[in-house]
Amino acid sequence: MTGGSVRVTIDDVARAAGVSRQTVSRAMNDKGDISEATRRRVLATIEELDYRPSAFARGMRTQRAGTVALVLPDIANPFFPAVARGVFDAAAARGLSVVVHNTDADAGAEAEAGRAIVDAGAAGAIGFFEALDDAALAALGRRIPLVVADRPAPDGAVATVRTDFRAGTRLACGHLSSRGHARLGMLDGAVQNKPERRRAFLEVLGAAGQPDPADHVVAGPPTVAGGAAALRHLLARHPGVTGVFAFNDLLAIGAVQALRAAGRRAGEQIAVVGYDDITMAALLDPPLTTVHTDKYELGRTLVEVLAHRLDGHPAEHRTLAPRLVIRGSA
Amino acid sequence: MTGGSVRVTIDDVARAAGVSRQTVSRAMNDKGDISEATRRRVLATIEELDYRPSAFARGMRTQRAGTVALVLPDIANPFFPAVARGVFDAAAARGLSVVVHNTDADAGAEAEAGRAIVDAGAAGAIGFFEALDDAALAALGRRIPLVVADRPAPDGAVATVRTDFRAGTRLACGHLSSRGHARLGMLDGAVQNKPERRRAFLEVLGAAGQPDPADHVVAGPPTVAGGAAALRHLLARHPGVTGVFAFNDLLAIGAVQALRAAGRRAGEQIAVVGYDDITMAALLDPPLTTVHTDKYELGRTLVEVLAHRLDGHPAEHRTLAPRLVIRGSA
DNA sequence: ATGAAAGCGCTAACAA
DNA sequence: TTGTTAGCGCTTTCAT
Repeated sequence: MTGGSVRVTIDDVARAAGVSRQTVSRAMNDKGDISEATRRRVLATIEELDYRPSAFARGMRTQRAGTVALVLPDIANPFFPAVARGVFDAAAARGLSVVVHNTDADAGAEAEAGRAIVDAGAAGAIGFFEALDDAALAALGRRIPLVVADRPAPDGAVATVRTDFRAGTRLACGHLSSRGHARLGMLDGAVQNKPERRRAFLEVLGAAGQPDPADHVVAGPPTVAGGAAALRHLLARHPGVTGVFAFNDLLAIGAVQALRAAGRRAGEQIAVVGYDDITMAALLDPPLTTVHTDKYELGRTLVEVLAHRLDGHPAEHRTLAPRLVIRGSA
Repeated sequence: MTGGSVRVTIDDVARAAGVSRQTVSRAMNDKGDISEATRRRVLATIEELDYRPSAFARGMRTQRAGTVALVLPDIANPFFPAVARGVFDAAAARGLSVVVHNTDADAGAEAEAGRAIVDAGAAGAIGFFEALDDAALAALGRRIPLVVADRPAPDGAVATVRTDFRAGTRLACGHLSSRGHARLGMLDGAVQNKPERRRAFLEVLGAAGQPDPADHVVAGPPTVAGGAAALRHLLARHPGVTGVFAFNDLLAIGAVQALRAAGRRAGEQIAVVGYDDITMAALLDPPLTTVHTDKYELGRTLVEVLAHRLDGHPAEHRTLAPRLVIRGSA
């Protein structure tokens, strides 16, 4: 009780416990070569003095902070908060803090985020990179343990967690076909490095014998406004389309709205299937039929895979299975 | 080009520029006592070697990282991503990284977040604290520059940014009255430390002469499900209520759904006004009449106020004005 | 205007 | 099993 608000250091603990500071370090970091009795005593002293190790000093030695980075294009896009929630919970459970970098899917911002992450000495990074190329991603993966989401691995050292887009797309298109829609169109998000959904769509349509599938894809920004515009373009070009598959729910919602504005109703004259199953999807009228991906689980898994990597395991590659949720719009 | 991936340190720069390392430090930190010529030369060398100062080493000296913390109850609640977006953008513009702590409005989690923030040596913190009491908040504010959102200042050292709930509530209730709704009820969020909306509601109703206003408030968790349940309770207790004001849009949406399930339609038999104007509000059917608060601007302002504090200015207190957005539900 | 010395708090390597 | 020695890269005195 000598007062003052000076920091309690490892030396204070060592002195109070009657050991060297190395022993304190061993006790708190669960290193071996320490007797159980000493360990207990030191831990008790730490508790008593309310000692908190300096993250800076520790980082200086280890070159690794207790922090992981989360890179995403736009936290305001409803898909990402759900994922982020899973990331936060899983990270907190492991005593890791999460630094979020918002990039707007801009290549410069993604690169800058990578630099900031490395400079900050983050223990690892989780990223939804949409603009950076594989070479840049591989380079980042060499400087720091990295897990990329929803994208093929650019490199053996980079782990991945993906949702099975092909399966999801087949689910969506299969459903539309089974409901009797012979002519399908796709509203694609103008998102680089994400060709899977479009490819799967073309594949399914090709197999089903629909003529000229590629001409039935319209790309636009993956937003509500983008979806409305894309739907108008699609129908202007191909008035016979009655089944619409959207890259994500935001686009699908825009499509439903554009239909309503044109006096048509999704689920009746024309069917719309979204992707992601964001919270909003179930609350709309008509509620949106969509491919559900477990976003919270995706976030959790990203952290789990990163944690394995931090523990020295090789890069894993996991895939999450989507499922179709049939509601009113298709 | 001697190779290796060893870190470029301040000494490397000093050597290359032919100066001492404090001169390098002076140059990069814009301290005085350095000739313009030297400064330029050092900066050029820094550029050339792609030198990035170690955050750890710097933090060790200064006890301050280039990181700010953002504490919020639930990133998956649509209000917060919109605010977070403003925080991220404003922080990035100032070269600050943002560490996000999700608390679920739990007192233990909020306290733990505070501890983690201090331990990490964050430069400052921005928080939506819903469970922590004023004493704990004031204590945190003494250890680190702190800005609290949507809550009265617990202490002279703590800055605040708030939306004017009283004004918003008056707007909402005034609108309901002007539409001829004589009997109003409120769906309150069961959120500690947020009595303003309820208080303003009681005040307005008291002034308008409605009997027993307090009995017309039903509290529940601020979610869609909570809103549906609260609405059923409210109408069971007071079947004569025709105007409903909700603590937030999630509650309001739940209320609209409960009405639909009961064969009634918001905006016709009964009016519902929400609060926040989350993205979803405009997309629903009927679209939600709600009190709009500029969430992005709130985030931006929180960072601005924190930045002023970091620059040594006294704690500020700002208020953002809400406005009513009239749509179909009321 | 510049440089030399000191030390922030911790952990890795080695010695005892 | 424990302690000692060194030093991570930076900024802050203080001297020049």
